[in-house]
Amino acid sequence: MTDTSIRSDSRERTRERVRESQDEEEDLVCPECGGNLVSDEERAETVCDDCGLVVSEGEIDRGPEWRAFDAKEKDEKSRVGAPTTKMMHDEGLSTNIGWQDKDAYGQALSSRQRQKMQRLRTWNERFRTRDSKERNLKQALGEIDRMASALGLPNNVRETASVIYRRALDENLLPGRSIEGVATASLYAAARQAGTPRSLDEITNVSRVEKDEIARTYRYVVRELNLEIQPADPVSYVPRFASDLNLSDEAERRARSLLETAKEKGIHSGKSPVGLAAAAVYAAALLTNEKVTQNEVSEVANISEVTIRNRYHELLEAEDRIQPEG
DNA sequence: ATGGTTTTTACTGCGTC
DNA sequence: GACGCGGTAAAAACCAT
Repeated sequence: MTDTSIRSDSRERTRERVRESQDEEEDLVCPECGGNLVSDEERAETVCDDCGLVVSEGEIDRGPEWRAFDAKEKDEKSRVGAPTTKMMHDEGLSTNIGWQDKDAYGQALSSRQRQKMQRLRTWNERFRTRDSKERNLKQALGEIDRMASALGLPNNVRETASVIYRRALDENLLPGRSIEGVATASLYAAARQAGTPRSLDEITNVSRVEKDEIARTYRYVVRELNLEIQPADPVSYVPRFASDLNLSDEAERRARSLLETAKEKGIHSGKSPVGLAAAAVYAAALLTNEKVTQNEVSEVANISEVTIRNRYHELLEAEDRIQPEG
């Protein structure tokens, strides 16, 4: 390689001269009309100012920007390494540090050197895991996006979910847990935080992970990240149920107020928010004379009819006690 | 693991269309 | 008779301890 590289240096030099003069944009004249040549950097062209002749276009100098006069100098100045390969996730660009404490000639390293190499291995490993985190993140974010659109969740929820996932990743919560599990848990948490909760069942439907695992992972993530997530507000389910059942705005309004008074009376404690919301929607439909069966409500809310019955009695009772005139 | 609470399942009876 | 509704008991699920 020494011969060719030295020989090519002369070419290199002339090319560089040309480039220098072009860069400075001086003393260049159009071969056709003798007008000024202007370089259009945006299009990588050199054009004549007067006649519009394109002297050169798409020119990219692929040579090195430095000159070397012998092989040693070339080695020193060259900053490129081994060819890349698609067979490795990082195209073979990440650093590998051998585990033997030997130098390039097979000699054993001094203890001082050994310690140094050990430290380097440690750090190299840290950077490598950072890389792997990036890949995890990419997959997880794709998964979050998929599930979010399946559930019709807005963008801000997706972003919140991404943030949660990132934090989980940073806190090393991933080992021992599946990416998809944590991604799902993040989305579940984000949806609740954003006030547009989806029930665990709904989440499970679009996730590739079992319900149990989601619940477990969710609890874990919430605990480890100290996420503050209040029990879901029943009211936040109302709009969705109401629209799924084609109820009037009036009914929806009454459902809300029903839940409000229930809240004041402290009826809802330990009861499932979904059940409460479903019961409120059902009760509101009754009050506004809109036909909805318990069965229909139980369908859209994924709650049993029995629960609806129990809850909506309590709701109406609470309402009556505050406003005896119904 | 356990016990207490809530939800679900399954079944029944009643009234209406 | 099918359907909507209410109630009940037992099973299952959930949650904190």
